[in-house]
Amino acid sequence: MAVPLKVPPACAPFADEEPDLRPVEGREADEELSILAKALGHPARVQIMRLLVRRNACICGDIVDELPLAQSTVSQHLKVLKEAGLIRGEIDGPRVGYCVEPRVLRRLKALVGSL
Amino acid sequence: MAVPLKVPPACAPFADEEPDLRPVEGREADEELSILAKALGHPARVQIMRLLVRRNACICGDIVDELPLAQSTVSQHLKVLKEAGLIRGEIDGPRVGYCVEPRVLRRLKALVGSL
DNA sequence: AATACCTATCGTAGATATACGATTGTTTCA
DNA sequence: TGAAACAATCGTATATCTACGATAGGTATT
Repeated sequence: MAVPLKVPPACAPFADEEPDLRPVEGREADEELSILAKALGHPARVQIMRLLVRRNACICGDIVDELPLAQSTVSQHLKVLKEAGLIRGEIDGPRVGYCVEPRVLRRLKALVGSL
Repeated sequence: MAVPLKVPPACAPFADEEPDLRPVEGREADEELSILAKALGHPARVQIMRLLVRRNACICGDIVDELPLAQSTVSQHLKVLKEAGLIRGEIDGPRVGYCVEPRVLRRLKALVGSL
């Protein structure tokens, strides 16, 4: 228990410019792209992604306020984005702060760019 | 019936490098991105897109041969991509030649890139 | 400890998507 | 004209998605 393994401050996506070595084509890449695209396949989820990209991070409640949807519905959309890997949620006291997963977003751009 | 209005040769996407002036953000852009993403939200459709990009054009039958799906199912996937605007189908005698719609594909890349 | 606040999950109803076989409608070839 | 070839559409069964209200669970505040 020497070094406490300092965790970076929640949603500060520490400059991870490590290149993604996985191929952008082939069966696995196709599957991956379809999963990511499907997650973006709803206007509310695109809107959420934009909110998170703009503010770099966002409290769940803020997102609910911005969208014309019930809280439970927004929570469901957040879950879809989270399961696709596009966002991450960090418990911060009584609330949950969401932020984009830069690696995955970059991966998505690479996959789309390969078309 | 004077000038026969020469149609360009089927799927030769004549160098249309005209820039797309529509914004990449806002309600309309979000809706557009979600529609395009949804169309790519299935591995078979990603595979179809790749086939079309590679060969620049493709006969429907060829696509059926490449995918482990029934002819009717492939036809349905083609319809989804067509309705999203990502591909175009041109009747060529008894068969139908498909090709990507470069403008829309570029638009998709721009929208994803804006995230 | 009790309350208030915030978010996730459950249950559910209606809509949409996915897959297939069968059928229909063209177009070409014999 | 008839037959063969190709692709779209129809009909259908199953599965997934979408939306909501209601409920549960966890954290701060009183």
